[in-house]
Amino acid sequence: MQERYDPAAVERAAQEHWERTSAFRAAEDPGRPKYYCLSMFPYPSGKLHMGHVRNYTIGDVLARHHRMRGFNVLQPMGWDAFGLPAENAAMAHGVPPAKWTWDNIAYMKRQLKSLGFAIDWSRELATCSPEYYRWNQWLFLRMLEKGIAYKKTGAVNWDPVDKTVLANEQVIDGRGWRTGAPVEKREIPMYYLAITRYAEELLAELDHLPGWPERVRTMQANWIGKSHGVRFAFPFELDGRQEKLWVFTTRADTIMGVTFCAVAAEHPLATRAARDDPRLAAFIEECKHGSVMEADLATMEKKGMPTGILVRHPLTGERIEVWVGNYVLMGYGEGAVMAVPAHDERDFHFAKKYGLPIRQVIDLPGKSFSLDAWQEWYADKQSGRCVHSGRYDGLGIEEAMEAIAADLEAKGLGGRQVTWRLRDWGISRQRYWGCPIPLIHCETCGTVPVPDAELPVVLPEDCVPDGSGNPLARRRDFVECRCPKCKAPARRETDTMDTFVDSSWYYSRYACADNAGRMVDERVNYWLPVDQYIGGIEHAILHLLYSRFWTKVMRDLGLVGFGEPFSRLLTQGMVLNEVFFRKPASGRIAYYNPAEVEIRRDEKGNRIQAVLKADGAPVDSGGVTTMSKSKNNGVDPQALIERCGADTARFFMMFASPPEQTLEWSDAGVEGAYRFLKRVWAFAWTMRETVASAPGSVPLPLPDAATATRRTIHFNLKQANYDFGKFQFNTVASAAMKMLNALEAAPRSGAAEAAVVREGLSILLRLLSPITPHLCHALWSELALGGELLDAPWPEPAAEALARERIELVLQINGKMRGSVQVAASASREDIERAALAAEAACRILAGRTPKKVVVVPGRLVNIVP
RNA sequence: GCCGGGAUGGCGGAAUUGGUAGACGCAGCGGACUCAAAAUCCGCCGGUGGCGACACCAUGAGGGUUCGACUCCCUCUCCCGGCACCA
Repeated sequence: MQERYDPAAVERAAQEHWERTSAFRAAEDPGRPKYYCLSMFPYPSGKLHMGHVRNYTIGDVLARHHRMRGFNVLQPMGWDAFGLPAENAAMAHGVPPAKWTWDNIAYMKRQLKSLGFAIDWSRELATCSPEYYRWNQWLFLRMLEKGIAYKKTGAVNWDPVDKTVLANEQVIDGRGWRTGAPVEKREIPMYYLAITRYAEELLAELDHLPGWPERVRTMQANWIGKSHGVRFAFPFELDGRQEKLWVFTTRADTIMGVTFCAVAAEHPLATRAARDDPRLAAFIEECKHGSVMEADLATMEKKGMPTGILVRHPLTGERIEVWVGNYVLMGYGEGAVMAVPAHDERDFHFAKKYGLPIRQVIDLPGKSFSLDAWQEWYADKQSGRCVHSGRYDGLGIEEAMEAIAADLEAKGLGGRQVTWRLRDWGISRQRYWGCPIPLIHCETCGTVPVPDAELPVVLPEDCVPDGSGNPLARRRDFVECRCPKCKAPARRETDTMDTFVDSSWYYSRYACADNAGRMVDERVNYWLPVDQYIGGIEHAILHLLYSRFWTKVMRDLGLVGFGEPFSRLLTQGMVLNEVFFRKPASGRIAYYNPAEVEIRRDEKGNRIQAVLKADGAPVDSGGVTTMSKSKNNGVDPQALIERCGADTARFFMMFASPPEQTLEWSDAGVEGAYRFLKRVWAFAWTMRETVASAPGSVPLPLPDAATATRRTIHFNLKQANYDFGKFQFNTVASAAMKMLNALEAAPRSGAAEAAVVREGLSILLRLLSPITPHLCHALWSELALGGELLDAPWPEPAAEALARERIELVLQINGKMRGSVQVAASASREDIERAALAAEAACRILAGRTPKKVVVVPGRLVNIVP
């Protein structure tokens, strides 16, 4: 054994040992409970970032912990390898996305290996390999057969200069990121997956996922957005025909307050009206500017223009004017809305802006309605009553909705309906670096699926995108093909799939990644569902919802025997860092990495200013945000690993904050982690002979000092085991530190004392081993504490070590801490009360008065209320 | 704008879920060792007042419930995540 802690040597040796013994190779074993521990696979962006280190360390801690608790653990890893950054890299450096991606994978795999994660690498997969994505294509064709996949138009961001579709992140302030041209909305044909068919189940099953964080379930439920309302029509006559304008509302009780209707710019009624009205046509054109992002639509100025078309109110027959509104979405609901300015905030402001009538139809006792300003209660859905509503006057919200829905139904103009906020999943991307959609367009046969036998449709790997559309469309060897039906020359579809398709089922493929003949085989039902899924909170909705949907489709196709893919979910917070920048009067804003910036403080440690180390001049702070390339606020874990080792990086990541919380980076704390590991090593070195000669079990009874040491060890172990259950690894790390503090201070001369130290070290190393496996592996074997640490039994606190005869209770007087009282552990309520009233502080403060009340909390405190 | 979450010393965070606020660590200060420095070790470390015992203030801000509130309720401020083509 070496005296000095040398992380590089320790880690190399441990990793070689695990490699040699195939320690993390997982196999099905019906005799043991299985534990499938999965961290979200990374996008191979180039190198690991701190978020990855955090994510995979959390997963590894859980995997190793469960292994020691006797579970058959599977922890696989792969690559979410398709996506936009590869195309951006291609544009910047002229490298084909395939080469860039595979190079990144090779580098990041080395980095992951150096962190010593207990991963079964034999199951590795990359979504950009044809062996993987052929099953995307295969399942897409099954969905097409079942009508779950279908074609319709959808809106995209269009850059009119580059003549290309832009991703939302490529639209900056409504302009294309490369051209600066104002972005337009375009309707293009796309393929959709009917996730809305599963809306009811996706919502209902959320209640049966107790292992999911409440906040994620709430977010998903709100996203799915089930609402009960009424779909009804405003009849009208146009061009000599009887027509109906359909709308949906959740506030049918306010229907008597409708003063106008609004339709989307793409609505047929708008198109018809614009035919005779050039100003309206121009307005509709204007509505097409801007991005398709909901956040933009929600915050933009609400604008509108009348169409001149009048429709009839379905209940009163009153004439209602139809407007075109830029805030009405064609793809959502009917593309038309009724407007009740008195009871909808958006309609209220719109009506005020354009001088449209506002008619109050709901009243709340004690409130007075005024046209001057919007008040929150106008939209109240609880306790209002109908007014100015004819025969509905006096009805409550629910009664009014019931009556109105019935009347609409009687007239054949509508009725109750359930709607969903959730929209079908558009999977077409006009991009190169993705999974090809396996379809062929034939002039005579139409759109024809590629036959299963011809799968996969392989993506050529040598294209280099240049920002002007999809290079696949220019590849004649890809596009030109024959129609599978009539054998005539035909064109291959060049759109690729959304990368969320790739990540919607990779976790199932890990169970049987070696099966070239089937998407999944029977092993999937051994390993899945995933027992513990770990990933960033930013995936709380989309990725997790799509995966749940995809799983249900696979279940309905008989491919898997489960409907929910992830039994338990841990959503880690993001890793943030401060952003520093300078904005010159002219020219581009410059970002400086926090490593280049020095924080100046006063003698109390309060921050005065931030300066650039290079020139000593101040820089501005842009707050803290997620680490990103564009803001240059990332911290490279590689440097940390090289300087202090993987165990220090892992320990610090776990110690810095609980997993679910956002983590603000600070490199100051790293030193403390490194120092602690060095102390563990040094202590083990000092104790190597003591441990070797110590008895294998602790002789009882122990001398007092040794009893106290042992109690500290077991008490902290109990606390740590409780914290493990809460995924609170920062306090597990604290408990380990407290154990070491106790052991260093412990007596070690006699045989009993040596046995306590030996037991303490054995507990400490096992407790710490999921977090710092290399260090613990080395010390466990050096001290010969028994077999392979990986499979050592997880320690449990001993009842006799925790027991104590006397305990200390907090003494409060009127809720304020005023000292403590010592009582026997078995003391009764009366004993405690007597002891408390006899305490010096109690006598002094009470000064002879009789207390009103004495509150005793067993094992904790006693509160005297004077 | 809408949905979800967060705020505790100079800093990261703890508080057994309504019961000692600040565990553990970082930074800082003082000391030991050293020719010196680094490393290491020991001590102090929320604020105000007091020689001191101690008292008062303090968990983003304001109110409330309770013997007792970081924890529960109401109002507000700021920050973070998501908003369907970033992953």
